[in-house]
Amino acid sequence: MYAPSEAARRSGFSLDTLRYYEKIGLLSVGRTSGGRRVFTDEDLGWLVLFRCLRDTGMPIAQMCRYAELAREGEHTAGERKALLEEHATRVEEQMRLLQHQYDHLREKIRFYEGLGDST
Amino acid sequence: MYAPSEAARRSGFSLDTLRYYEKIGLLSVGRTSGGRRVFTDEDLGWLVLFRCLRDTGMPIAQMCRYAELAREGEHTAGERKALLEEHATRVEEQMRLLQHQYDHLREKIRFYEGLGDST
DNA sequence: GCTTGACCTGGAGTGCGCTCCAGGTTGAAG
DNA sequence: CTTCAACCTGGAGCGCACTCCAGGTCAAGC
Repeated sequence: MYAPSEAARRSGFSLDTLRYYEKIGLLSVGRTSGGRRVFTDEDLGWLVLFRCLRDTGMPIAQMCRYAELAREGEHTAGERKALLEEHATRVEEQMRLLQHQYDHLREKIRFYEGLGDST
Repeated sequence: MYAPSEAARRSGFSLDTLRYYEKIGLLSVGRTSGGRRVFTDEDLGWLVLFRCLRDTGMPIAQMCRYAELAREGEHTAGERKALLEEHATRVEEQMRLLQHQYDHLREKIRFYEGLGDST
């Protein structure tokens, strides 16, 4: 059981972002009698996943879709897996593009090693 | 010498984006007597560079800085090179993070292979 | 000469993902 | 019991990188 600030510290998301994620229905966290949020280890697990998906460029709408499916129960496991696999494929493409452009960049830097060109 | 639509086609940027880049001073292209833009091969070269930098996540403000330095002449070559090297370093970090989160993602998918977990 | 499609400008609007704020509440420490 | 930092809510605002629009201009082909 973690207080909001602790959840923020552990997940790397800001308090505002955690509140935002709850507001849009991505996350649903428990409350104390007084109305304060209480994060469980399971919530933290979700945050780790969201960080993974966010860092790999998944749009929030798709994360919402995934979370919604998970809430619907075990029978959506196939669809959830498919969603992740499609995403993984896009990430692979992203990695290839990034590597390709990185190579370009390094080549450009090598031009400066010998002598600058005009661009 | 290329018309705007041809420059868009070759660079992969939209016409609006090309106009936008000019408006913010990132690019400066010639005109016909009638006021239409004319893109040279050198302009296209810049666009290739901008695509590389954009695809690797450089903010536009930094591209502007680079372009400005280039306009100032040969004596800024060192600073330009440093700018690109710093960027390349950030790209390397980005690639490491992406690879790391991709591995997470693949592991998550493997969970679904055996049987779904709840997240 | 006329048509028509590509082009021009300035400026407003969009989508995303937060981030900030005002004004009020809670609860642990002293 | 008091204090005060951490928390709450709804809603406005922001930064980025475009994208779209209205209303007008240019020039190649018929």
